Amino acid sequence: MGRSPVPPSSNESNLKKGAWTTEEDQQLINYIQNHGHGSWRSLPKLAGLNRCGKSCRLRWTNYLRPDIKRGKFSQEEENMILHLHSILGNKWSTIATRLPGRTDNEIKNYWNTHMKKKLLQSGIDPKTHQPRTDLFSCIPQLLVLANIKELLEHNQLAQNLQYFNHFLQPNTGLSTLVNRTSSIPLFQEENLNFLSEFPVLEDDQESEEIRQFPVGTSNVTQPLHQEVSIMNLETSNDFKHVGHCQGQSAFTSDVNSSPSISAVTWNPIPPLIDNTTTTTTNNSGSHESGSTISYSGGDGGASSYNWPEFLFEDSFKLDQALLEMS
DNA sequence: AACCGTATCAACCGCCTACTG
DNA sequence: TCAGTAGGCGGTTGATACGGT
Repeated sequence: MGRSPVPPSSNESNLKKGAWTTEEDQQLINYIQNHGHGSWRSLPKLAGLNRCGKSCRLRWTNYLRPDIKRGKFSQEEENMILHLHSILGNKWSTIATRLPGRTDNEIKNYWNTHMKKKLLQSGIDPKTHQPRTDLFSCIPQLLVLANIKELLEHNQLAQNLQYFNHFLQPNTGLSTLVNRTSSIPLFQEENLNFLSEFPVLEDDQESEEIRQFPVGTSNVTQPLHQEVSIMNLETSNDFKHVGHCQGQSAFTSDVNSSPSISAVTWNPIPPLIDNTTTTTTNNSGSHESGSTISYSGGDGGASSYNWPEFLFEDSFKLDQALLEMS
């Protein structure tokens, strides 16, 4: 398919490559403003440029065109790129048509240097836009499990886990949820056999330590070897602070589509980097509009990163379901 | 000040597709 | 139908900027 690459002629091999000078830019601008670009192949000769037509076209479309927007991408543009990429994949030119003033090259660069990284850090595969399932993405979970095991061995969280185990007993809210969801590998009872050696406490046997455990404080960026706030499970209102849940389905073109709760994967361990400062429910349990996650960028101060609403819909629905059950 | 590692992005390369004769 | 061509696209590279030590 397609033509095979044409070897450069002696003339073409003498053509200049690399960065454009301001003089060359001005020559190209002047020519196109006066004559239009016409045939790109013949343009360089007509414009007096020692460049190939392809290079001229690229310089014009990606840099010199007067309608190009410069500067940082706005939040709306980021959201649009994320959404379109989830539908179109790496169709940069198609994505660029929906972002006036932005070139495909610019969007591609922005994706590769900023957005891809952020998705990876939040445990989302930038290709599929779904939670990562490869071994590396499981490392945080494995580390936390190792941490739990270590804590168990030192008997520091024994009582907390007793309480946690209680939650998994039949007819408790969490066990009901477990039965209703299809993919909860870390919460399934067979994976929690190590808990069974602890007797189940009665409700009124909660330790003072459990009662006094601070609820609602969330700081998942702390090192994984610090304590895991399992006791935040104490109330359903705070359930969301312990882990995160993500939709199984790929994003659809319909931003407003709402996957059912059966499509939700509950992941008890927070993402590797997730400075979740968002509050999706207020004290009365009602949903607040707008979902903002702030990420501490590696390149300086914390940068606020707003994700589209549909990224949080499953989480929101799970919160609601838990409220209903409680 | 010098060095080094990382991030950024303009530019290039090779391939593909649409068009034309 | 086919071969040649131009334009376009996505992946990759490399020069430069920047920040940390």
